[in-house]
Amino acid sequence: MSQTRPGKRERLVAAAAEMVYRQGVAPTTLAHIAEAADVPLGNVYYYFKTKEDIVGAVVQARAEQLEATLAELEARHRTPKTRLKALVDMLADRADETALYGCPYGTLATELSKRPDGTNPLATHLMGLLINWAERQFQQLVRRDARDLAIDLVAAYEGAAVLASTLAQPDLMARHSRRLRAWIDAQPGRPTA
Amino acid sequence: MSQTRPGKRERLVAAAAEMVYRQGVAPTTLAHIAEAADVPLGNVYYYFKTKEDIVGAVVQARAEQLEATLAELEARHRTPKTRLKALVDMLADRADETALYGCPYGTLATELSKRPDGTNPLATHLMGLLINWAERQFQQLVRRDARDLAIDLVAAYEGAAVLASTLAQPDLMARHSRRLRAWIDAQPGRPTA
Amino acid sequence: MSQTRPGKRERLVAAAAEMVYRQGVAPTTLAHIAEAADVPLGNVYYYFKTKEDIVGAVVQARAEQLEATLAELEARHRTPKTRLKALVDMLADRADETALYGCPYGTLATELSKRPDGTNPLATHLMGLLINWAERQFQQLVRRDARDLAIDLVAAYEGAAVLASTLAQPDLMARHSRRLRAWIDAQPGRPTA
Amino acid sequence: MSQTRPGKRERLVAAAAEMVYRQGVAPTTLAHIAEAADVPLGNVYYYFKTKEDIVGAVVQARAEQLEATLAELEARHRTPKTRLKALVDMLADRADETALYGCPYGTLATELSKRPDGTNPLATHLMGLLINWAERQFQQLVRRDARDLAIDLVAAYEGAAVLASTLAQPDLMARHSRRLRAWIDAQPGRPTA
DNA sequence: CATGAATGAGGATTCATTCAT
DNA sequence: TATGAATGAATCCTCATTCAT
Repeated sequence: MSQTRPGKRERLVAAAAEMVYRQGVAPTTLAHIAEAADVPLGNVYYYFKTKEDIVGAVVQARAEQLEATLAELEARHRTPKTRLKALVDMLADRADETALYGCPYGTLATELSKRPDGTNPLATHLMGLLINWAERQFQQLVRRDARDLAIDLVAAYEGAAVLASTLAQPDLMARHSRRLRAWIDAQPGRPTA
Repeated sequence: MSQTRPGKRERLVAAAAEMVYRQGVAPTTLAHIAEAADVPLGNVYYYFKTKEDIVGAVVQARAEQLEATLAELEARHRTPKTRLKALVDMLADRADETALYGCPYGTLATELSKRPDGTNPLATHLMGLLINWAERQFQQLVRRDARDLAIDLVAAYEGAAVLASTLAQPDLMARHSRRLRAWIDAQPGRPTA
Repeated sequence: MSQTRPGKRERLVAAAAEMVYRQGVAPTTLAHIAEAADVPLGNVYYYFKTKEDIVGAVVQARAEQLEATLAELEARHRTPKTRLKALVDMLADRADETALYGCPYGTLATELSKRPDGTNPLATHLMGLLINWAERQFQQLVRRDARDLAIDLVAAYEGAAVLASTLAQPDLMARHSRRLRAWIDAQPGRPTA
Repeated sequence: MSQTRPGKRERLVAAAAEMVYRQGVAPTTLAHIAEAADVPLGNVYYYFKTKEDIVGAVVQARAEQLEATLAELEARHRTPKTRLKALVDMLADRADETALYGCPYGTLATELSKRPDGTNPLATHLMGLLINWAERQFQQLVRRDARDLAIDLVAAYEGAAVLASTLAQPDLMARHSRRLRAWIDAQPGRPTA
């Protein structure tokens, strides 16, 4: 209809998310983000009042993207175990990027939790999405310790991502995903359905 | 002869290490470090040419501290399994700090690997110490897959630390350490000694 | 025919006048004014070419309001002395606001006279209204020094307002108004009418 | 000895005071101050953490200057009345500047009291100096209403300054000072000494 | 070696003003 | 006329780094 050239805000968030993933929050400058999004620096402030706001939008974007992904996994696969394995596969598919910059959720959450301001809840929310989703899968396997299993799963992935990026070894992700698949298969629980 | 007042450099590195652990590398300023170490700002440059140098010294300090710790574990405990369990216990003892700032090695290494400059080898070195030590323990258990086991162990810890700090849940570390102890105990290998 | 939605310009000027009174010209932003007047920012420029124009309109509004007030005083009261005392009373009635933000004419005029641009005549005009009116009253008392008396009166009020706001003491206005009333009563002149 | 090229901080404050007097606080930019003081902009922040700090220093400088002036008046003149008249003379001597920029204390205090931050006490302090000094003089005249008389005197001066600058009439100060001198002479009190 | 001070290149943020529709 | 969005020049402020003594 009228208004803004579409996607400007989206482009800013996307650019910010990418740069934050690659270099971290602190070294990412608004001028850089603006340039990457092809938006004049001054205009950035029409969409976001402060840098912190952009960071918040980045976290939210990551969260939504993660939610969408998980929803799709849930729709595409019928049983909890296949879903969990599909998740593991999906994460392993990003091995190359992971070896370069770590887990996009984990490294962001880690940096956020070191901040003095109240950004921590955002970090918690982000990781919570992943854990809660996994937990629901384990619940469908009728496991009493569903939460713990979910945490174990996510922790295993995050740990692998830390090592993959730290050691710069993409292969590490593949081996880990195999191990996790086997572990999932070995779970005793049975689907309720 | 003209001897530098002892500890000055050490104080700087210690202060820097602590601040870097708590806030990350980027938000930590030289002025802040100098103040915390009670060293005049101008004097910092007598000991370190650049901020990057201080960061390097911090990594090295962490590395030496880790090496010393591992050496002591090795000296105090006779069998690989008790050593590995002692390591796990030690890490779990820092649960409260870990829930606040994550793993001192992992978060530092993660931030370093995102840097464009050549700091990455430092990160690799740091995590390598831990992994190599664990690997040697598994080798003494005569395990062919010693390296993989070591990586699994360290990854498990790093993942737990990421979640503990992200979710701000210290307890998570305790549960994880129990799980890891059990896993170590369950390892089939036998010590060569 | 296409008539502007009524009051829009007035709302802008009113909002601007209020904000300028409370915070001063410089710290008052157009965006803020527009928001307070519930007018889209872009639209402001249909009514005023520049911020300076709005300030001019504010001064004019203050001037008109002052003229109206003085006219009413003149209509309501028959003798110069009662008129002058009514003026003093009226100003004293605003003691609370005055203690917070000073005299709405004086502080505005003061800020304007510091500006490099040619806003100064506006300031002169504003204060002139008050002085001229008082002067006319004293002229009706057949005082040769009517102008000086008028200036003394207005100066006394402005000075009181400066102190009231600076010291944050509303009471100061009341005491001063009593003093001025007495001074007016003590004036020797007699009305010509 | 060593250290800074002397007076740098003083030069900054002096430049700031002058510019603040001429244009007001808000329009005075740190870059301008720095330039006027011949100090690199970045260096300003070595002496003052924020712009507000500089403003604070300006107020304090004005306060100290006022205190010194008053102390000198007190030393040079023996009786309260001659002191008060000397004060009035001194203020009238600045008629030309006053007609351009108003009273250096009053306009500053007025602008400060409009600020939302806690700068108001500074304004109160500044005007308090003048009032308290005058009050002490009237006390020596054994006047019960010394405080009120002091306030009347200062208010009279501030009001005159407002009009002089607003109307751009330096002469106004001279006439007012004559009036005030006469008023002081007419005071009934007798010095205790 | 020590140190307070200096420097200047950014970096975040604001805001009057303009533009496209 | 109306309006959301755009623009870019300032402004305040930070900080690694250097310098003079």
